Amino acid sequence: MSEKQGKANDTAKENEQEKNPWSHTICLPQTEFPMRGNLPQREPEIQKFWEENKVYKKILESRRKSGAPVFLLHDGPPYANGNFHTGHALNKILKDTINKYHTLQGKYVPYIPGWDCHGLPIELAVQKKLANKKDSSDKDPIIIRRESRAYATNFIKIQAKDQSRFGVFWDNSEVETLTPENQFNPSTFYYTMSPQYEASILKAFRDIYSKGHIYKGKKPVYWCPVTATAHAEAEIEYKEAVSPSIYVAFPASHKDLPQESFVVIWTTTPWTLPANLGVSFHPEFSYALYNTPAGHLLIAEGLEEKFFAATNLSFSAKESLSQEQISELTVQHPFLDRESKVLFGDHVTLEAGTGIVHTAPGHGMDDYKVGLDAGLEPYSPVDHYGRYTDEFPLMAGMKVKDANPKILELLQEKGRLIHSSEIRHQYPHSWRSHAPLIMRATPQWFFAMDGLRAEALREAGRTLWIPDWGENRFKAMIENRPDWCLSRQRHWGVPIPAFTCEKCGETHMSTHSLDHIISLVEQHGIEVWFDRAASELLPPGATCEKCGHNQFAKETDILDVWFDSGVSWYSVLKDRDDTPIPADVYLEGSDQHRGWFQSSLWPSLAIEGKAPFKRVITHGYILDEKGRAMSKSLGNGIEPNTDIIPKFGADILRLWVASEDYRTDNTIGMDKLSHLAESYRKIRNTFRYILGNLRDGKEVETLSSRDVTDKIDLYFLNELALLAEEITNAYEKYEFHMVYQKVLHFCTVTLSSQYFDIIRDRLYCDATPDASGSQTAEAARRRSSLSALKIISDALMVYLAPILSFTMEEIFQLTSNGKDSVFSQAWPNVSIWKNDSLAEEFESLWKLKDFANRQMEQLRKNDAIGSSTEAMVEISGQDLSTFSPDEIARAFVVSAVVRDSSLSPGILRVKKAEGEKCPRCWIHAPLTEKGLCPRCSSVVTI
RNA sequence: GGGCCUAUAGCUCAGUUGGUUAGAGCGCACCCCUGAUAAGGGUGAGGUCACUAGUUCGAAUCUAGUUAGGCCCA
Repeated sequence: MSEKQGKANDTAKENEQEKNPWSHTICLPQTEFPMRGNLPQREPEIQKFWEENKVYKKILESRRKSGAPVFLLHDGPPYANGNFHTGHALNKILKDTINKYHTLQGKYVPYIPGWDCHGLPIELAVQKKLANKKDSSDKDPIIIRRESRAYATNFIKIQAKDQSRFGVFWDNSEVETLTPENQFNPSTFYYTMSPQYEASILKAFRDIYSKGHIYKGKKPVYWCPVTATAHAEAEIEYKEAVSPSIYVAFPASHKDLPQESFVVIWTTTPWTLPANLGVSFHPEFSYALYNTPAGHLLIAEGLEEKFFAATNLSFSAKESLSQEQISELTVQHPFLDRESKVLFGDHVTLEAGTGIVHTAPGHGMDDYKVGLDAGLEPYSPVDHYGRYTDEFPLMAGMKVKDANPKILELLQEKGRLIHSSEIRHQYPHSWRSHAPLIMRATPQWFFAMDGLRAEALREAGRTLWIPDWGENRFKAMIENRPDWCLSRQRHWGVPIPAFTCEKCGETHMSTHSLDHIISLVEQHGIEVWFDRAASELLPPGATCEKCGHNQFAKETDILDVWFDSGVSWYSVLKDRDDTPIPADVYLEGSDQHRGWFQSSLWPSLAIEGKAPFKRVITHGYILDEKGRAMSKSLGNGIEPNTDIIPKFGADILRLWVASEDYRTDNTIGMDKLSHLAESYRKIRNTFRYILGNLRDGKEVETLSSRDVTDKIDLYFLNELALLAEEITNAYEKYEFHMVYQKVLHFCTVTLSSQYFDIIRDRLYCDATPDASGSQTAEAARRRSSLSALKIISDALMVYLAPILSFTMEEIFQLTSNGKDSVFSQAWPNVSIWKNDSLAEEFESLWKLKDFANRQMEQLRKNDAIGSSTEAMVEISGQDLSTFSPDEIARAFVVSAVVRDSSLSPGILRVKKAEGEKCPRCWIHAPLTEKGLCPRCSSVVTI
């Protein structure tokens, strides 16, 4: 991949040779592998190599043919509405690292990345874009859907490029042909708006429906009475508004209570009182009955002062009520002939009001939830345009925004109004019409949880959670999650294919009708639902079960987008013959404990009766260098595409991913990346040194592992075996930061500082084999080290490939000269080099070397020596008895070691070396008539 | 406000069931080498284990609380 470095090096070398006449007789490192990675330029070439040679695809095919075991990491689809951020990079690189490790373990590892395409954020972005046009196309569902599809398609392609640039292994050839006009059913990736996927969303819905887990209920949503549409959270803006602030008395009776006793509530929405079905108390507050001119009033004691100040009332006596007494109260609606149920809930606070909350389950989320537990209906006698329905005959047809004064009058009349004033507060408004919103219960489709909850807990217990606390968090979430509301009152998504009888209003849905629609969607895509009339979507002869009528209207809600991605196991894995269910791994951010992991689990439980995953791995969030969340307003974000890859390259980003413990939150910043780049260079230079000595592999073509005979080489191969054990174990446990720690330590300390320093002399200066191939003992010593270096670099290259993919491929290409890839290699087994006794033998050697180094440092301070070869060491007769003095001298990188029986064991003495500096190898020794040391004299044959 | 998580040298991480002076790499300082050279080697300085109070003969490790930050809810 590179050839332009050679010349500068050559001239530099010629100059050196002039300085020292012996330089040309020694064997210096030579390599095409540059010291600096220059990754931003080089990586795209390597990516091109992978793509042009179809490396991923070929490995996959050969593994398929050989019947290799499958490892499946199922991709959670990112949302197709922007560039990839660092969080995406973390997620995708982690997945890729895992996949590559298992590929190198010889498995069949298909990676089918996905994209999530429907949903509100895209629809809102499209509407915003369309809003500038005056033709009100932003309100045309057909245009919205068309534009949304184009929008998502665009970002799929952008993110696909980002993903490939990160070095992620997948087949990206197919995605390039995707356009808004060319929507097809891909085999190398998935997207939730493909015709096949949209149809299988409906199939999954049908399967769950047919098993009885889907029902129609009511739930409050933010509703705009002006446009008669539901609003999502994102479409709400809070503005200051003036509302009535009233205290209302609900007649209460109990055997222990006097006549004229009242429960008092406070509300700012009097118009919701006709829908009142309950009064909520806090289960831990203390409540008391106060004797006042307005009657005996029950409020929370904690609000006594505030209440009497606000209402200008005073009390003559008070009496506490127990929680038990409260639960026995019978409470009447203030103006309707109806009981108001006593409820308890944590949503009751002492911040304002009376500590008792007016509860209308059809008009508020808290009210809905507490009502759900108590079995109350989400009652809301208000129509699409915010008018009371006939259910509240007194004011039927009146708009609720005009109703507040009327309700006040009514309360006054009945003597139920304790006090009335006004309040200025933040109130939700529509971002489109700017009108105040109301909450209103509408009919919606639900996925019932209760029938599956026990199974969900069982499956969660069977799943392996990384980190392990994920299990508790997940279980706590599924234990108390309410039924899943599947309906969304939006346009961009898969419709809920339900009908209403035009005559009697009965809902019409059956597996038969669902099957019919599914087959239409498979043929024509999802637009068929919107394009055709109800009669064209129903199977022939469909009639209303209730009244027998045959005219229907389509319902207009779409499915929650979480349902789309939640059935990816169904739509993607089930459809293929090479992807098992459950998948081995689901891996996403920890926010998905509530999101995708759950939306995947529930449908899978309903349809298959088991979880779609064996392991769930979560990573934390990415924070800036100060540990704060990245946000546009803080301006503290950094992006992979613009900030990281152009400056450092993808391998540095990958190294960052590997270096951090992803299970916690992680920080990133330019300083940190610069540090990582330093570590990268350490690793890179370690390889460079090996490659230089191996002459990019040419030097060792005739070598085999049998050539490793020297003790020192065997010792470092044992070190390699220990490392291999540790990092293989770390990969298996998905602890990549341990791989990083161990490998960096191995490169900088074990190899660079220890091993290379020791063998430098023999690599450079020992004899090379003569022309006939025969060799001296010294030549054999050199070959031993070269063979060991080859074994080390071959192994390390593969061990690091899942992390530093680009760099390891670069090295592999340089040394193999083939079309093959480093990723088609097998995980090297180096366990044969394990040697405990040798390791033990060397332990005392390193201890004494430390001792010698400290003494040498003293000599250096005194200007007695410079390099360690200017020193010699005297050791006791007993120390290191299994090593020869020469072996010890080489290991200490000093010129000589002499045994002195007068020294005590463990004590050594460092002195200036005797003899003269050999001009060839720089070791101090008595020189021969050639002017060289004995070893060099024998090597050089002039 | 609730549930869960995180906090060990400037940075990234170790620290097994509580047990001697809390470890490693990077970075930093100083020195050496100049045949890995925008490299390499040696030595060394850095920590009240976020804080507080407990349990214990003994706590980075166990308990409770506090602070800061994060995720999910409300």
